[in-house]
Amino acid sequence: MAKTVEEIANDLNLSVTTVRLVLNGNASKYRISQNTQKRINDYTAQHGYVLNYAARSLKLNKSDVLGLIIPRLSNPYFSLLAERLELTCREAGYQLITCCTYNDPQREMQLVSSLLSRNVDGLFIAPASVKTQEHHLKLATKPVIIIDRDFGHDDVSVVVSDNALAAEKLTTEMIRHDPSSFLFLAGSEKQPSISERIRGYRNAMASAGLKIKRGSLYKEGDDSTENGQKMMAHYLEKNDQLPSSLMTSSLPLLEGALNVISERYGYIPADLNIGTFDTHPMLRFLPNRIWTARQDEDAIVLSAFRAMIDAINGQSDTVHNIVPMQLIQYVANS
Amino acid sequence: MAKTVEEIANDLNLSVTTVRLVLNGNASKYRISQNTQKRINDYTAQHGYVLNYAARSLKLNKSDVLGLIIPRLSNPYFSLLAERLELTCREAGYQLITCCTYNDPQREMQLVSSLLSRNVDGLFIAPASVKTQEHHLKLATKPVIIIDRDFGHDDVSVVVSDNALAAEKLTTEMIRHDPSSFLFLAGSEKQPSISERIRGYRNAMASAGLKIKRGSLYKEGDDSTENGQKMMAHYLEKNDQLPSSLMTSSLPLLEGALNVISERYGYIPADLNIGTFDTHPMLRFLPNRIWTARQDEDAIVLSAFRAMIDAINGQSDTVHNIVPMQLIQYVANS
DNA sequence: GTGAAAGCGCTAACAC
DNA sequence: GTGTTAGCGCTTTCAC
Repeated sequence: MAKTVEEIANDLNLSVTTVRLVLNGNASKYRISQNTQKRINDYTAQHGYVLNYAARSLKLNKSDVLGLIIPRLSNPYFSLLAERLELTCREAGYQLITCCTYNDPQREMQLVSSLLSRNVDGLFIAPASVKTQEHHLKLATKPVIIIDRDFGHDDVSVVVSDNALAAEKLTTEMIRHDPSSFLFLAGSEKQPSISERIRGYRNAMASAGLKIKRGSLYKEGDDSTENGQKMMAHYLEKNDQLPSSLMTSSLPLLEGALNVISERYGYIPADLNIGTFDTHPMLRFLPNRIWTARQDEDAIVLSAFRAMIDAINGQSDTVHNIVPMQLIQYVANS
Repeated sequence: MAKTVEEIANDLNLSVTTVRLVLNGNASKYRISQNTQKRINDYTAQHGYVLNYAARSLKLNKSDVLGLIIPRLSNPYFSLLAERLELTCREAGYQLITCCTYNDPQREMQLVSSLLSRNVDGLFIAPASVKTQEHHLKLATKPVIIIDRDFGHDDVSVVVSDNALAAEKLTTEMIRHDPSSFLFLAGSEKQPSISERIRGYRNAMASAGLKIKRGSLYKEGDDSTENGQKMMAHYLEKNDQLPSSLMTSSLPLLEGALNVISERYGYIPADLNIGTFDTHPMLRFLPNRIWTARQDEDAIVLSAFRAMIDAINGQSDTVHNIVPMQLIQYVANS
């Protein structure tokens, strides 16, 4: 089935050059005769021809493949991001390969090596730590664009959301609605977008003249459902009742927290105010008042992809792009 | 940076064979001298070596890459499936490339060609229609495993859930709880897993001696949020009130329907019984009584992957695997 | 308008 | 224990 250029040339008594010229659409440019063109087209119509990218890639030392390395696809923010990025890449003739680290630095490094040896033309990475990021930058012979978390290196291109500002606005809105008691469950501060969100939270509380009570700000572990469960369970051990406002630094953490709450109470108390980041279609169906700071996936994808293309083309001034988030409120007027 | 085997061999005054033997861990097998091994290992430790997969793939006519073609990643069922499949593939030494069709048959066919020319060793596909499936099978020179939808060809391996049975059980449970009025929003019957679900629904209604009222069973369009909105809006135009039980054939349809309901009423009436397929962590937090027939992603992935490996190894008896679903109920005891 | 040939980096078969 | 070599399918340069 899969004929090669040479086979076609032999079968048709032509040279590979001639065949390639028409296969690549340069027939008219090099004035290949109509007859020859027709013979070739007829042949491929009948026998089919698929370009062998391995050979092309070997010769040209580029693969038209880009890699995306993220924590998990089951985080709706990342699955949306992956979807959009794949589309954008495809439209520009690139194939995207998406891989998940499951928050495992070891796996993250393996993935980078693996994709590199697969000859990707560039990598988008949401790195687990400064250390892994440095590892990647040292290893990579191709452009790397860091997304989602800014570890403050300026020798690499970074695209992130304006986490601190968004967190501040989010918190301010929630305080305005009900300042009585807050609980903020966050992942580890070592993850810069988290620490930024915590910073924004602190700013807002300070501006409002509110103290952050002991045991009302958790910042440990990763961005997983399990960790959300753990932190919420711990809070409920120490406290008799729920806070009036619950904030989480990510959707998985919120899921975990709500898991524990709904198990404890049998349902989610509708008067619990909820604040979080990113969104999922289901979120707005909760009876609660919900604020969420939504990252602009489209803008992030666009910015990151442009940075990538520029880097591939050698305009490798590193880019530091901070994309504004949007504050959304869901209210059920029951 | 990226040294080739030949460069290493030259620099060390060895032959490529010798270098390869130790690089591939066959040193002891061929009794390469300790000294030579050390020299090579030291060299690569210092200069690094990354296998060039393009060259390997060209030579061996295999890439250790598998392709997954699905409608969308933003459907939580598929993002979970993709996550699991990627893990399984990686553990077996395969790289997975996941692509989305956005329910566009044209794009689906392009994707197949594109992945084929990237020399994937096999394809997992959830095809849009019989036609596209036939197209793929004709084109593909590598194994194809069909997932999620069974168009009834027995010359291809298929792994699907037991949609009809699960739908029947689901409906029966919902009838038992409240038989008063049903609305079932489904995608197009041309999609076999949907038609199976409708069949199960019909069976259950018949067994319970219930008639399916005119305008209470929608089966048109695709499996998208937008389509769910459209169908629900249409229903509310024709009917003054909500049904007592709402079923949808997929999560995106449910999201769409709930969108319309929450816009119309300002909230989701808690006494609306909901039945659907697949699940999302957020689902259980709705105040409603919810039944869902959950597909067993792990079992599906395992079965599909095994079928793939068998096919790659030439044991190409086609497999027809039907994986049982699990019925889950979420109840808020408010 | 068309053709010939080198070479990308790897593997496998065969030498010695 | 180690070395030589052909060739996978493509692109590019040069030739006629």
